[in-house]
Amino acid sequence: MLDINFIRANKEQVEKGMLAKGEKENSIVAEVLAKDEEWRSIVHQADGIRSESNVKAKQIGVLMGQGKKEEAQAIIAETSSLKEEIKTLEEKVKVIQEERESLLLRIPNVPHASVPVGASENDNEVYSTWGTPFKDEWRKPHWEIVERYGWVDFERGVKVTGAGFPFYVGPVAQLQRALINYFINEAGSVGYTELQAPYFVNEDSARGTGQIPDKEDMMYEIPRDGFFAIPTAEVPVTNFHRDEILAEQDLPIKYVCYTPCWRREAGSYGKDVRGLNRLHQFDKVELVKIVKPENSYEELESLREHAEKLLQDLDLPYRTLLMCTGDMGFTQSKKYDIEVWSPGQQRWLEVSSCSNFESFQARRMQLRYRKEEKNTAMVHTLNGSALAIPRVVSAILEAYQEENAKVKVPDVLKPFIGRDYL
RNA sequence: GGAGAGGUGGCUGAGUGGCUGAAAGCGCUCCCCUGCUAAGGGAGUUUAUUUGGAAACAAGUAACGAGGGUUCGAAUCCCUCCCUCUCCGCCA
Repeated sequence: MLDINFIRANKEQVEKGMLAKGEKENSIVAEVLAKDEEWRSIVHQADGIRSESNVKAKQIGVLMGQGKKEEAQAIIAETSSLKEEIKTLEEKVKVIQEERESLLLRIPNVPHASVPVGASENDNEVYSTWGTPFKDEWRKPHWEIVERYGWVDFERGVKVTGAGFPFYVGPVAQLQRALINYFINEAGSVGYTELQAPYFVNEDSARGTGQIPDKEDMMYEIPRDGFFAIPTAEVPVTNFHRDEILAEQDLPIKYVCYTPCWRREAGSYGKDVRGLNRLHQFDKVELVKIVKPENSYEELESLREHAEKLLQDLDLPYRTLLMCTGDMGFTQSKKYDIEVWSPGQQRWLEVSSCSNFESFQARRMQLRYRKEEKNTAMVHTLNGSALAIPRVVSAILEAYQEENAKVKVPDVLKPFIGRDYL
């Protein structure tokens, strides 16, 4: 959610940003400003009448105390019309405020000046590449490798739950656990505090990070208890400090959190969902940063660099994309995607997405920090995957397989797995 | 799941209808005094929002778990929900 005052002061920028993000039209910006005018004028009116009524109530109190009942009665008679006016205005305020709020929630975050303008994924900029995408005729896609050894059991996953909920068996289960541990350790070594988070959140939390009202279709719901299964650890972790005022000296706050992630992924098909490419449940290690506004773009770079380093250490070629305005999402102001090279499929797989939300999430969550002595200001929030596990597993299986079909263990994972081959 | 007790400011904790946005204490900030230290004195110390103002600030409104109700007036009375604690039951 953007600040209404920011919108008022930067109307054109917000309107331009909306179109750049691929919204069909932007009249909503003018609408919300008009609604805000209306809201303010009615609030002003209502406050004035309340003030009058408060004064009278006090007078009545004093008169009653002095035993002057008749005089008090006279004033009480005067208040009845005020009471009605207040009630009418309050109802109006409530309605208008809700309308203003829902308009405000539909305005996307403004892209940062450094973000390339574009309409679709074709307009994303290749920010950097590391390593060389390689091709060998004998390399198999990961689904053939796991099938040969029985390392991932898709069929029984379907039986037990449904498509997209596989079992991992033996070495691949071990490999995933090793990756999780490795990623958490790496984050811990550069100052991220490890968090274990709830896997279900309530509606307020889903709203806080922007999954509601925009993307509820991506989440599994437990309506009986009013819960949502988390689509990413970003949701519980960013909401950890919701409605708080943090001390300036505590910033930046950095968390690393491993969780499974649940996504309905309605409408996916074809090669995108083959094997481990797209699942309804997958494991991910997530990084979340809560920072001072003036640092947030530096913090975004260091977040990206941290995620990239993990792939370098695994010796997996990757490329980093700077997402264009049209492909970066509603809540982000700048976003990088990191894609690992999948040599068995001859394609790039997204394994991380590092975003700066500026104060967009913070405002929705009322997450502030105390500046200097008095003032409070919204923090900036960022997050990034470091990394999504199954796609890294795909890349490892495909890149570390040998012609004899054996799969080597990456050096950095050997301490966790304890042998040279899976 | 059953029974009972509670939810007040950064913390502890008063407050059962009116002058209480909230006593008192602790903590914190600033000032004064004492050569340091200890002790003492004074002032300040929630948040959101509206109006005015360049700002400092001033004034108004709202908020005592959340939402609704009663009343001229609610932290205080009533209803619903949420949460915490104690006991019982169940349980990894």
